[in-house]
Amino acid sequence: MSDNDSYLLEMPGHLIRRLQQIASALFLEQAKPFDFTPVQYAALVAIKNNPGLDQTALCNTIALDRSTIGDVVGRLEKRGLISRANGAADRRTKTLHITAAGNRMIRDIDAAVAETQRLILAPLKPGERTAFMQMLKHLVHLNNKRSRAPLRPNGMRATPRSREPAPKAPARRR
Amino acid sequence: MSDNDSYLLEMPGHLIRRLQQIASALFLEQAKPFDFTPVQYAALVAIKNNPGLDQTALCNTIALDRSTIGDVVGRLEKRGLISRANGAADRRTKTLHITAAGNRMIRDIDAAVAETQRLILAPLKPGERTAFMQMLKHLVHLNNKRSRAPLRPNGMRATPRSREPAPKAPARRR
DNA sequence: CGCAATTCATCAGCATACTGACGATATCGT
DNA sequence: ACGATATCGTCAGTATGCTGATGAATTGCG
Repeated sequence: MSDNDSYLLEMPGHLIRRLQQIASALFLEQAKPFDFTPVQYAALVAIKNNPGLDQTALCNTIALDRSTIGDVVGRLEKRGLISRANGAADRRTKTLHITAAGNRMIRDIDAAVAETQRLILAPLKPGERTAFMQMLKHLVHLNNKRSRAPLRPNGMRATPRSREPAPKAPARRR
Repeated sequence: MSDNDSYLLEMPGHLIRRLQQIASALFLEQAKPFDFTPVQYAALVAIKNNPGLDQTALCNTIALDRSTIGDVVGRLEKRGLISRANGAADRRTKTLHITAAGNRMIRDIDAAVAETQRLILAPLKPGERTAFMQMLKHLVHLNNKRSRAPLRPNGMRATPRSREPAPKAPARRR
């Protein structure tokens, strides 16, 4: 490895990619007995917290692309952790509900998830951890709309019930 | 989105996944005219800095799994940015070299890459940026061996030329 | 030298992720 | 009510990224 590489290896983008690799690997390792991924966990918890939400709303909650969520909830459904039903009010949607097995999964995997979060930040001194999390939140929230799947708080429904002049929710015309 | 979601949304693992999404989206946006990805950029720069290295060495340099690098260098080769040749000393290996077109690509895309790095950290105050990068480096380096593709500095070659008692490089026996 | 162990590149399989497009459905403005 | 427009879930295509396995080649050690 050449010394010139240090320029590359210290770029924010590269380090962020590495940290994501590491965080993901730690989760997979801790959650090994449950055969569960970070995204599946996020989706399952969001469905538990928001019973009956549809897939697009789920995407807005955990910041995932709409075209990706289909596979994820498909896997959760196949394992019996959630149920999927056609929306009553809007027949385009699929509404999602957690099952008893899903609730058990969340309860059983809890310790592994907590341990994962601890391990990720373990190399930092306690005081640094808070500062790091603050900056992380700041970076994510302020850069939110940069990604295709920005996190959309409640009011910003893509199909607004209100009369706002077409919220500038990503006009996905390309 | 339920208030209960904030617990999920503030987990280190989740925020790191989001930040990686954002950083990647920013890169793709800035590098749009070049149709280039962060990983392709990292690979190309590493090959430029280390002419003749083989694919596994490249993986160790930019921290990518060996089973992933084949596709990446394949795409670079198809575009004429690098050349791939059978290793002379070790006929199992493929040695990698950058081409004139590859050098042009690195030069042309430089401003877009720099702008990407600037945008990622833009929401932070200047003083915070340094602190964040310090902690980021710290987290990545200390957690390095946690991922399947840990970054391996020069001396730790998987096939050591030296006589060290079998470096504890991840004994990948499963 | 000779053989067990290791490493190289690659493969199939799986999971995440985004772009751009589609038919079905819903909503908005008139 | 009705047409323009937007959204929902999905799909094909592409790219990253990991696990576990394989055949070919190399190395370590006796």
